[in-house]
Amino acid sequence: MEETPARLTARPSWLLTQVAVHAHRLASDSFGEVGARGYHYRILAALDEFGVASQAEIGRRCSMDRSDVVAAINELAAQGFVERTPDPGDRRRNMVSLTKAGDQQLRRMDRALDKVQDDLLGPLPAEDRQTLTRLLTRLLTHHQRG
Amino acid sequence: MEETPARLTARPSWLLTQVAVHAHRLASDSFGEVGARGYHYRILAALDEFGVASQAEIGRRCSMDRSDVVAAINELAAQGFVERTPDPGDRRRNMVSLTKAGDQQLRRMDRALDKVQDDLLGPLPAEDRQTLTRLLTRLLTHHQRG
DNA sequence: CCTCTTTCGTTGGTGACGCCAACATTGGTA
DNA sequence: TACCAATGTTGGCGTCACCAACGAAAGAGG
Repeated sequence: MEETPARLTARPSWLLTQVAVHAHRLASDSFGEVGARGYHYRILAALDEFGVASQAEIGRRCSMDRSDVVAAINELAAQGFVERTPDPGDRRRNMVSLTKAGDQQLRRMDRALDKVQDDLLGPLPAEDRQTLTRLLTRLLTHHQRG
Repeated sequence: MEETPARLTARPSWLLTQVAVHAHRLASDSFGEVGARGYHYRILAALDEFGVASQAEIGRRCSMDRSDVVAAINELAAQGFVERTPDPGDRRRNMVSLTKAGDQQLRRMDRALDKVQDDLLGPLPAEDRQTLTRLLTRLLTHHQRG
């Protein structure tokens, strides 16, 4: 690998986006092995943690656009991992629920993702991992408001 | 904003990719104001720091695919920011060089990017910024080999 | 010298994500 | 009742990362 311009390596935005590229590739490869993508994991995770929800709620919780939620849920429903039921109390909404198969798929992806964290954080000792997590969490919560 | 699944917020890969989304948006918006994209900045930076180079070299230095270098240099050349000259010593290669206008464009993007860093790191004190940079650098160099 | 492999530029795709505009349906509100 | 807001859906776009294939040219090994 040839030398990278210092203008890039000196900037946090570059480091962040480039490390994110590796993180995304690792996660993407793992998800691919079970025929899924990142969007699918987000939705399954939200359903498991908060229970039945409308598509709009899911989108807000997972930082996804409404239209992307539609597509991802179409795919999840086609695989039998979620079910779409019209909400009797509000006929605009769909109530999306997790199926048993969906729960199993979520667990598979959980295991895959745990390995990804180790690959991603590779050389970092536990203390540094904690520090990194803390700093990133602070940044993320900051940017989710302003 | 509704609550995000703990399965996501607890994982470094999620934090990293999500913060990277914000970083990318900030940079992308700034670059857009001068009619450019991230790929353009990478190339201009490499040319400024290492001088004339072939497209393949540029790609390796900036972590870009050869085909993406072609497209980006087409655009930069159309705007007069770089020049493509056949290499007399190796007729497969193009020698890409930075023009005066390209140098000015690079400086514009530099200033824009500096503001981005501040927006991105917002709430972090200088010490934490340094720590974050150090940790991310370690991760990036690690993943650029294995 | 003649193969075989490698590199280079180029073309033409693909996929994941993030995002936006528009529309009809339905709820809530003034 | 009239107006505004939210929902699901369709269709599209931009950025970035990546891949396969090709011809031209260079390099390596016989």
